[in-house]
Amino acid sequence: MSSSIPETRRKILKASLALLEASQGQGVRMTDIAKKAGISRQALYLHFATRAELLIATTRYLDEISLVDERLVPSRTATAGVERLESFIDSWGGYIPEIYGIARALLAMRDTDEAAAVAWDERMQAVRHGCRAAIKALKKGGDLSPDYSVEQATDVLWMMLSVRNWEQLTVECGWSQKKYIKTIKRMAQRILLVA
Amino acid sequence: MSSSIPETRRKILKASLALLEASQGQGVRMTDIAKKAGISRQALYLHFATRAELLIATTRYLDEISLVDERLVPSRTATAGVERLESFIDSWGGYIPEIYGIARALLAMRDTDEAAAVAWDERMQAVRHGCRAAIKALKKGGDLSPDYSVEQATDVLWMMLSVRNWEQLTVECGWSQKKYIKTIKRMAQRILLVA
DNA sequence: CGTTTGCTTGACGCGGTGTCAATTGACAGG
DNA sequence: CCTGTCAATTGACACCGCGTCAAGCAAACG
Repeated sequence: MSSSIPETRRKILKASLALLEASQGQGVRMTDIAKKAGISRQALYLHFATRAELLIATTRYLDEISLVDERLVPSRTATAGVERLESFIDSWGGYIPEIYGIARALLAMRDTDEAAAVAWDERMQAVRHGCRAAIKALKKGGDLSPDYSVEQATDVLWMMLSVRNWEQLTVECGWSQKKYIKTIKRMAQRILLVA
Repeated sequence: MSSSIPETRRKILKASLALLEASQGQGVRMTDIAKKAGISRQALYLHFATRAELLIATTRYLDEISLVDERLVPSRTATAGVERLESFIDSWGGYIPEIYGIARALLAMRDTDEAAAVAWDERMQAVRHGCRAAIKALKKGGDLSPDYSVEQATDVLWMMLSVRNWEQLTVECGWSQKKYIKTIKRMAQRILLVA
């Protein structure tokens, strides 16, 4: 599978991913990645023009090996709106811890690197679309609170499910992943569902 | 008032604050601050050992001139729990746009500089204490949902009121400040109040 | 056999932070 | 008036991390 990625490039991505996960995305330099991949620092630049480009490629690589799309299937095939909302929160919420390292690195570059900002925003827009679909399903089933338009409800759900919020609750407040999922689900329901 | 701060130091803080606000905390270098303050870059280091230290001092300076404490008085003197919650959201939520520039700069340093991380965390703990007090007032009035312990409810409210969430809703989703406040209030009530 | 391809080594430039040394100018006190 | 001292200045420099460049080397391929 996907042997289309040349050997060395693959090694680099693997090393990059490993380091970003291990260090939670902090202080990973080009030098470190090269060392871990077992090649010279300069060889990195034969495959990726800039650090930002490498980070972006790393996220795509992670997507590929962790099969994001497949994970969202249950959410898309869920019948009832409320069920679908829960399923979406399960899928995305469960995915966050896996992408956290690379997400943080990308997020940090967002301030300084245009390409990184675009890459991050694209990914977040994808999540937003998921939120939107879930909200629309709610609305269709008559479950969406009349307090919100679809757009507004989407923004709210999107905010709830942000990586930063996951970070705050789990990393800073020490919540378990289970507690995080459970509470976010309850919050989403209380906020979004018709009374 | 507070003429205790020496002349030059004051000029530096003022310049720093102005630049951070103007640029939303992005790409403000020591050189820029020095130029704006009308002194040499090196003179900056006569007053602040590091960039992090200067940023931290700038936040304290901002606190001082914007009278944070006074603003929280209505929240503390509010009688009913629900009223107090609303008042707290008004105060803190209204303060965020003013600190946003410096907050972003500090938040960016958080990843690399220990002192900046501590400074930021201290400030956020202060907000958390405010959340906690509001939650306790709710509980006392019997308005807090039985779904949450005081700690858990505090974490939730704290998350809702994070600078990152404000950023996402206003800057990224384009919400007005008014809409932000209104929606956060409604969300907080639906989540936290007894059904 | 040569050429191309992928990688290596080593050096260098750039931007930004932080440091150091020598100098200047003002102001205060004996 | 001389002498300190203090705040600020100028100019040079080191460090770190990213990105670039040139030359060389070794294996693969026609």
